[in-house]
Amino acid sequence: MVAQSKATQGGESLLFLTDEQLRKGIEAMFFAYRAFTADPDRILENHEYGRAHHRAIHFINRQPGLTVNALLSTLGVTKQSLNRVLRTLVDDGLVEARVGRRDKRERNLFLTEKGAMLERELSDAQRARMRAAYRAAGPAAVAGFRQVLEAMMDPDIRRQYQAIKDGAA
Amino acid sequence: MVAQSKATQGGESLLFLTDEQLRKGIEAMFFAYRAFTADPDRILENHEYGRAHHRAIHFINRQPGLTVNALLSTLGVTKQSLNRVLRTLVDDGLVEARVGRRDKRERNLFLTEKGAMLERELSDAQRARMRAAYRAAGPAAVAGFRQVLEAMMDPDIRRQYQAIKDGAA
DNA sequence: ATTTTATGTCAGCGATGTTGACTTTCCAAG
DNA sequence: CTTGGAAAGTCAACATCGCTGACATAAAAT
Repeated sequence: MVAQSKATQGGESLLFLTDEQLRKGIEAMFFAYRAFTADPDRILENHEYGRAHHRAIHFINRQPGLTVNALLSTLGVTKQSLNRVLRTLVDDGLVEARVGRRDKRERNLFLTEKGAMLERELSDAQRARMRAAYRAAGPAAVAGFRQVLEAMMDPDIRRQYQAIKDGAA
Repeated sequence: MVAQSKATQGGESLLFLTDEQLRKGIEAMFFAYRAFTADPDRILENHEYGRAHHRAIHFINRQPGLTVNALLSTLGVTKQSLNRVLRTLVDDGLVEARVGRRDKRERNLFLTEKGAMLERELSDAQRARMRAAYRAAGPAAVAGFRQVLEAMMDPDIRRQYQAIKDGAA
């Protein structure tokens, strides 16, 4: 039996890798991720959209003008799967797909005003929860949180994640 | 609502709550969770099971003898949804559902030897990634990681999560 | 001129979530 | 003892969102 709750500071750098500690981390990821998606999910219900629509909207908002292929590889789904989602968003007037200037095969994706409104509604809810968690845990905990999450990612994805700098507004 | 511009700066304890910082945290959750589930998902493919089976197996292993109702509320799904998964696990001989001793309406769930084998295979893979991330980030980061995740959970779930003590083998 | 790339689309399948309705079993309270 | 309700199981229908495979079109690249 390992006592840990409040005592993971200091120098016990050998204790924290027990299977029980790892199990706690695994369950923390499960429960926290469910909470993390709960608020947007509630909003999306009213709009007849799902989590996949949210993800597409998020990344189009982050990088306006990105191509379908780029979005595809960021989301890690097939083009058929993304296309189903993207089509409804375009049809409903939330996303605009402009033919590429240089390469006319490409489609550059942008949020319309309507799309940007939904994006704000979704990310406001998600940020509110994240902000509350950050405040409750404090700056040092936040740094550790990000470090562990980054270390958990696959290397290619981590590079993609880090490529978009923090101030990239 | 909108950006907490740098006007609200005063010390570095306020800086970390900009919308950009929060967005990074949100994306870190998304990418890390995908990595987190990737290894078990690969294993499950070979067994014709899905992520839902993994979750059921995990929690039955953690609390042998727990009832269907308890598992239901831990997983946060409907009994119909869980039942479909549970039935295949029982039929395939991975899970045993014993009639409750005190209350015969209840079913106490246990992993069989075969079920325990799959559980080990799955959790070994997941723990390996978690262990690597913990090692890379260091003990202080791990503490912060857990703190933020716990703060993100809904209060009821957090209590449920914390109720199972670290040494609960 | 041919090949490759980017995108879109159709069809079908599988896992996993949902609601609603109904049954059986059995504990517990009137 | 009877009755109400809790625990569990089941059937049907549906939605989202992954997947594969096949095929079409346009445009860039060779």
